[in-house]
Amino acid sequence: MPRSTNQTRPAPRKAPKQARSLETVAVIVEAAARILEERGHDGFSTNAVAERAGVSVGSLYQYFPSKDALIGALVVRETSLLVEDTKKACAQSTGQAALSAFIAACIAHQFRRPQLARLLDYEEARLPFDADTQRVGRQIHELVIEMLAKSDLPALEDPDLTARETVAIIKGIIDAAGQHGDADTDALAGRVQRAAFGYLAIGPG
Amino acid sequence: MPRSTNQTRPAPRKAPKQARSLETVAVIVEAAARILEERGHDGFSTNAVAERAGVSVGSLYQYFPSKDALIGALVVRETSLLVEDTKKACAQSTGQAALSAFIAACIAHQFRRPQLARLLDYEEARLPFDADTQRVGRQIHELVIEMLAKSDLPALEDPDLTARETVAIIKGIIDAAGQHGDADTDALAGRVQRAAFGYLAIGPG
Amino acid sequence: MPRSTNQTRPAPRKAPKQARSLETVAVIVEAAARILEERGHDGFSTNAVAERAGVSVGSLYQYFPSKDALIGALVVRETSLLVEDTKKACAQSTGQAALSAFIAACIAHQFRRPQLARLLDYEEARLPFDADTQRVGRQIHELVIEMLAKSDLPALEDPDLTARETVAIIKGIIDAAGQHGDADTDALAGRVQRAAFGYLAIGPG
Amino acid sequence: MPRSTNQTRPAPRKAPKQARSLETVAVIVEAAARILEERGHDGFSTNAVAERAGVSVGSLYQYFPSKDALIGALVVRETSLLVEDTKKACAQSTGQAALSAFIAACIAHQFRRPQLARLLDYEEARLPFDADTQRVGRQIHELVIEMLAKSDLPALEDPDLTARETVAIIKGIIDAAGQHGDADTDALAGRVQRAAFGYLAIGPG
DNA sequence: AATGAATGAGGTTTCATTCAT
DNA sequence: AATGAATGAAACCTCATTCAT
Repeated sequence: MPRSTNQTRPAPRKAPKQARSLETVAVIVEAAARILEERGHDGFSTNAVAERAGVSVGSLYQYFPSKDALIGALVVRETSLLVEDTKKACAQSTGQAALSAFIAACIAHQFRRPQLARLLDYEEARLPFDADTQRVGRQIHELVIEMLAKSDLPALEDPDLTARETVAIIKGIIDAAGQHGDADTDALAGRVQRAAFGYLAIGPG
Repeated sequence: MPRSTNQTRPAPRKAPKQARSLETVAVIVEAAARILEERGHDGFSTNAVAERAGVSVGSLYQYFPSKDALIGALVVRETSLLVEDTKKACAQSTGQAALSAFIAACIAHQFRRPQLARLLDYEEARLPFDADTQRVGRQIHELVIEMLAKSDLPALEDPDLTARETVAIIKGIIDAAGQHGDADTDALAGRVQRAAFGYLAIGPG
Repeated sequence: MPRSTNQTRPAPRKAPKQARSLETVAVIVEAAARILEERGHDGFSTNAVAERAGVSVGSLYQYFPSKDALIGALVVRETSLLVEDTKKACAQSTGQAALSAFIAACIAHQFRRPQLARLLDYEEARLPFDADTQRVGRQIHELVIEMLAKSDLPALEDPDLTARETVAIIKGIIDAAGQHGDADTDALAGRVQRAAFGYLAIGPG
Repeated sequence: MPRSTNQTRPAPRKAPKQARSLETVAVIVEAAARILEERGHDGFSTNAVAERAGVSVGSLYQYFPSKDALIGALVVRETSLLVEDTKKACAQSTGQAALSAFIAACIAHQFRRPQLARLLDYEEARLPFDADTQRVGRQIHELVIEMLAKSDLPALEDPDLTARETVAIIKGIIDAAGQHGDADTDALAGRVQRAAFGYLAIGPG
C-alpha cells in the first residue's frame, strides 16, 4: 500500500502534487547515489535503489523509464552543481583567474563525494545518454572553451581539442588525488595549475 | 547480472602442461580482449568469451578460476607490454629523455587498442587483484619514481605522490585523445610533455 | 552439480504481506516436497521446484534466499506436525504412555510420506541450519527428555544421551519398515515398543 | 569402456600388471573414501578423487565405468570387512553370543571411520546398485537371519523382517553415538544389546 | 594403459522490468 | 499514483564423461 493515500486535496490541487513528485524524484536520485557509492556499478540495482529510497520499484519506474535513465539523472544532478560553479568561474575577467577558479571548483566537486564522482565519470563515458544529459555534460566543455578564449591566454589553433584535454588533465590529477585520499586541497590546486598552465604553455606566474 | 565473487586469483588455475593448453589460454585471453572492446564491461560474459574463442565454457574455467581472474590475466597481458617499454624508457640517461620516452610508450600503448586500454584502466581500479597482478600494475609506478629521481630533474618532496599524479596526467590526456579519435601522435606527445613538465615545474626546453 | 553455499538462512527472505504471497510460499514448499520424493536429493533442483509449483524461479528466490533455505523450510513444515503430536504425547501422565503415544506419532508421521521423511532426515543431518530451524529439530529431543523423566521410568544417568538413542532406535526401525513397505502399523508399534522399552530397561509390561 | 578389458592371460607375464592394476584400484577407492569423508556427498567429484589418488580422470574411468560404480566399489570395500567379522560372529554357538559379537563388530566398524560409514549408508540406500554390490549388502542380512535361527532364540514368524529391523536398531543407535562423538564403546555395546534383545523379546541376561 | 584437455548440459542465483491490485 | 509480487532471460560456474595423443 502507498505511503499515504493521497485522495482529497482541493484548491491548490496540483502544486502540492508536483512538489511531492519532485521530492520523490530527489529521494530516489539520492538513494541511487548512495547505492552506487556503497556497492559500485555491479552492485547497483533498481530494486536496491527503490528499497533504499523507501519507495516501491513500481514508483521508481514511474519516474525513470529505465535504469540508465536513473543513472543519467544522477549524472545531471551531480554535474549541475559543477556547471553552476563553472559559470561563476567563467565570469572572472582573466583567463588565468577563470581557470584557477574552475580548478578550485573541480576540486571541491571531487572532494564532496570522491567515489561517486569517479564512478559517474565512468558511467558518463559508458552510457549513450539522451540529449538532455549530454547537454549538461557539454556545458562545461563550452564554458572551458570560453575561458580559454579570454584575451590574456594565447590564441588556440584547436579550442575544442584544447578544452577537452585541459579538462582531462584536471580531472586526471584530481581523481588520482581523490582515490588516494589526499586531503590538502590547496597544495593540490597548485599542482593542478602547474600541469594545466604548462599544457597551455603559460609560463608560471 | 550475477555478481562475481571478487576474491580473485587471476593466476591461471592450472599450469598448462601441453602445447595445446598454452595456445588455448592465449586464444581465450585474446577473445576476452575482443569481447571487452566490442561489448564493454556489461556485455562481457564468460559464455561470450568462450564462444568467441571457439572453446567451451568449461575450458575457460579450466584455466581461469573466475571471470575476474580472466580479466586479471588480460590486464597483465596488456600491461606487460607497456612495462617492457617503460623499462627501456627508464634506461635513458636523463630524466627528461626518460619521461619523453615513457610518454611515447604510453601513446603507442593507448593507440594500439584505445577502447581496450580505457576499459582495462577501469577494471584495474575496480578489481581487488591478487599480489601478482597488482605487482605488474605497480611496476610502472616504481619505474616512474626512478625516472623522476634522475639528477636532471628537481628533487621531490613526495616522489610517490608525484609519480602517481604524473601518470594520471599522462593517461588523462592520452585517454581523452584516444576516445576522441585523434590520430596525430607526434603533436599529442608534445602536448603531453608540456603538461607533464609543467606539472613537474620543468621549464619548457 | 554446482555447490550451494551452505550458509543457510532458511527463514523466508521476505515476510509475505499479501494473501497471494502466503499461498505462493505454501505452493512452493509443497512442490519442493514432491520433487524431493520423486527425484531424490540429486534430482532436486530449484528450477524443477519452480516449474512444479507453477511459478517462476524468480518467485522462488523472492521467498527463499537459497536452495538450502527452501529445504530448511520444508524440514520445518514437516517436523512441525510431528512436534505437535509429540507435545500431545508428552502430556500423558505416565512415561510409558507418553512414549507409546510418541511412537505412534512417529509411525503416523513416517507413513504419511515415507520417502519424504527419510530424505529429510538426511538433509537435516547434512545442513548447517540456522537457529530457528535447529530449534524445531531440538524440540522433539527436549520433549523426549521430558517423557523419560516421568516418575514411572527409571532415573537416568545421562538423559541427553538416552533421549538421543531412544529416538534413533525408534526412527531406525520405522524407517526400515517404511522403506520396505510394511503396512501393519499396529504390529510395528509393538515391535518398536519392545526395542525402546528394552533399551530403557523397562520390563515388558 | 568396461571395468577391465580382461582378454589375454598367458603365464607369468601378467602378474605384475594385475598387481599394478589392483593397487591402482585400491588407491582410487581409498581416495574416494577420503574425499567423501572430507567433502560429503555434494563435494564428491570424480575429478577430485582422481587428483587425490594421483591418477588421471581417464585412468579412473578405465577402472570404474561411472561415478556410481566407484561409490559402489567403496561400499563393497567397506562392507566386506564387516561381512568377514559378521561371519565370525555367526560361528558362535549360541544366538545371543553371535548377536553380541555382531554388535561388537558393528561398533568397531562404525568407529573406524564414522563419517564414511554414515555417508555410505545413505549412498547404499540411494543407489540402484548392480548385482555384485547388492549381494555384499545382502550377505549381512542373510547372516543375521542365520544367527536369529539359532536354537537359544525364540522362533520367528517372519525372519526376514526381524533381521532387517534388528540391523536397523543396531545401526540406528551406533550411528547416533558415532555422530555425537561418544567414545565409550563398551557401554555402547551394552545399550545396543538391551535394545536388540528387548526387540527380540529376550529377557535381560 | 595412461593422460588430461575439452566438452556442454545443467545447476544456482540475480535483476531489470511489468502489471494486477 | 503507488505497490510489490511475479517474471524469465541470462549470468556464472561445475563436473561427469569422452577421446586425441
